[in-house]
Amino acid sequence: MNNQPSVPTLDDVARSAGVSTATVSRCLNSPERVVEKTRKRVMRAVEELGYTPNFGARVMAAKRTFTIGAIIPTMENAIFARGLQAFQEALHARGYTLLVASSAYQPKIEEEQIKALVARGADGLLLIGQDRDPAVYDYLRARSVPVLSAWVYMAGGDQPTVGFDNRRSMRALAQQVIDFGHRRIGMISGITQGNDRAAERVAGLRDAMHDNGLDADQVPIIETPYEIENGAVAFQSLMDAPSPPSVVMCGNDVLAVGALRGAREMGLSVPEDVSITGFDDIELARIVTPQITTVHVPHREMGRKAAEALIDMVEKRSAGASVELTASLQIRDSLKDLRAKP
Amino acid sequence: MNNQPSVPTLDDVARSAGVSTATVSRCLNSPERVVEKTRKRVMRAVEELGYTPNFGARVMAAKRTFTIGAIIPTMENAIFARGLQAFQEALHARGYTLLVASSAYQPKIEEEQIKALVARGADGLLLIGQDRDPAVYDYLRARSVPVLSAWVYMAGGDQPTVGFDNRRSMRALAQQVIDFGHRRIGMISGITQGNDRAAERVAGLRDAMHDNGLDADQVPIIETPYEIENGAVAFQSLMDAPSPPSVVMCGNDVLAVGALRGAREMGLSVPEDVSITGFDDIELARIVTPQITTVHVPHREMGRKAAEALIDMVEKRSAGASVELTASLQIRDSLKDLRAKP
DNA sequence: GGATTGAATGTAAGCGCTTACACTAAACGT
DNA sequence: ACGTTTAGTGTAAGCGCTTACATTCAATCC
Repeated sequence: MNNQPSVPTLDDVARSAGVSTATVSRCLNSPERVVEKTRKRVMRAVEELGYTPNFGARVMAAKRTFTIGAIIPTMENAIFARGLQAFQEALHARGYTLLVASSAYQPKIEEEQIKALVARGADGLLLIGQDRDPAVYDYLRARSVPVLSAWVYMAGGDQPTVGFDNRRSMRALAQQVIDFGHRRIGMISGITQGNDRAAERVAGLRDAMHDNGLDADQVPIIETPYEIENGAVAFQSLMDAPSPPSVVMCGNDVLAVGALRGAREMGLSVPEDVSITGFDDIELARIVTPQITTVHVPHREMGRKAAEALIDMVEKRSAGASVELTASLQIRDSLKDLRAKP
Repeated sequence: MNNQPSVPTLDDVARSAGVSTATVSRCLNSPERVVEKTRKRVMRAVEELGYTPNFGARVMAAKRTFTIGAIIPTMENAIFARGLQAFQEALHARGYTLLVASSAYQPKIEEEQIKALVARGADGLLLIGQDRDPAVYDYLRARSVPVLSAWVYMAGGDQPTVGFDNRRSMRALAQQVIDFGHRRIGMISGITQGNDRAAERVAGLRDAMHDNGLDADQVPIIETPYEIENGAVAFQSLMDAPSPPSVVMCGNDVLAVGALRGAREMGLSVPEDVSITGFDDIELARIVTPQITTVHVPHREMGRKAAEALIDMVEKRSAGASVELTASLQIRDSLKDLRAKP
């Protein structure tokens, strides 16, 4: 007796329905090409046997998987969660399955994951940001796997992008901060190495300083991985300086929340003693007290548009067009207007 | 001229290295069985051609993928993030790749995702909770795909579990609440339908009421999806009752944070006017003010242990043993001790 | 009524890989 | 010196599916 629970194959279905494997395959993939009577018989056999197509075999024969892969730097905090959820929903609506992997912000791991996903037959890939080893893009091109970069917008590049201009957005926020009368500005940034979003945000702050005739080079900037605790530590070291900043601008909301905690631990109150700003406008920013002034990123819209663009690339084999979204300022309590009368 | 960038295959490598495909395959899968000289030659050819094995073909021929699938209810909030991250790290260390999909708490979608992952050759599956259509387990058994349920611990069941006893944990928390002198208890729970964790937590509260001779049936319980906004709404409707509770126990931290916001909007201060408790001890719980009293779940340990157990099942084809972890109380500011002198 | 057409179905050739088995030649034992 | 072993490699049979092409047969046309 064979107790290996053996999985039914196309052959089994064909035999049980009394047709050829080709007919079964057609029933499943282009039902309109087979006459109703046969189709019903086949479908019944499929039901009875509990048949599910073998994916590997299908991929090998058909070269299409209806699978999209996404690699995000981290799942630990909510930065990418909302956008990814929207991305997934949009894909699902179009009949695609999303597979997610995370890279822990490490290029090496990201490359591994890219290969894993491509090997598994991903029809297209969503990556975060654009700044990576050109060899990666060569690899993808050689296999003609479409890639889309999200969370950034870069018009000129080789790769299509769906996102917003990180630099311009941070510049706008910084302009607002300066308009509010702040001159001593400090920054806590994510690690800029290999992270174009982080780098652009720093550049945006520098731009704004220039625009207002301030010396961008003397802004104290601390780079640290995106984690709350790191934000707290960086904040305290910024505030320990001889002439501490009146505002600490953070590379994202996670760091800003950390900064807020740091302030509390030091007994400083926000925004009375020091202002704090964030970036991304994730839920966190409105949960803490005071609520954090930040740049609102249209996460859901970005996810949705990215899905559309990527499917377009996959199905039409087109080069793909970049989509620019607008990120807007969200002025909340954590930023003090120094010009206002008390 | 052929401008289809054609992907190199095993054959190409074999030809280029002047060996047979079998040798190339062996170089890749069990290098010790090939003499060094040949191996080097082959590896060079692999490098030069930029060869990556075709996954579908490999699966079909070898029936192993070194891929583990996980399906979590949601990526939108951080409930599963930390545990999943640890799970992924542990898998990675053992040479496995993790593929994640989310079900939006919908059994139908979960089933689809399970099929998608199995079809894609997942060697094993991690699911959250245990409460699902038996047909799902039959399907998995028929294909001999090992499944492990996490975030719950149930000794008796058919499936191995790695997690903690949700019911007992909530009972302990409720006991503490009662010991602090609270008698009018309200609860905001997640949707218990199809979510055993949520159901067990409610049961745990009931247990504690019983233990203390209180009437469990008159506890007002509102069920609502795990979202901050829902927590706020539910809280307000609980507090609008003629004799509002002195403590609102929430099914998780997300709802608790929502409740906190609800309180703030109503002008109630926590814990002076009303106490709030959560569950899970995600980062959120310590970020808000006041910090939330909750049940600490050892997420990372759970992820790690789950990875070990699942790999064990996959490799040894064993039935898999359940692992029970301990969840501990985290008493923080959001819970007031009514016995304490002011 | 026979030729033509076209819809429905069948036949069979791969897709790229792994691996049981076959083969070769060098190393060993007696 | 000659069988026997063994390590290294090659041969070829699938794995389960899709699809180009072949076949069948009934409907249609002149």
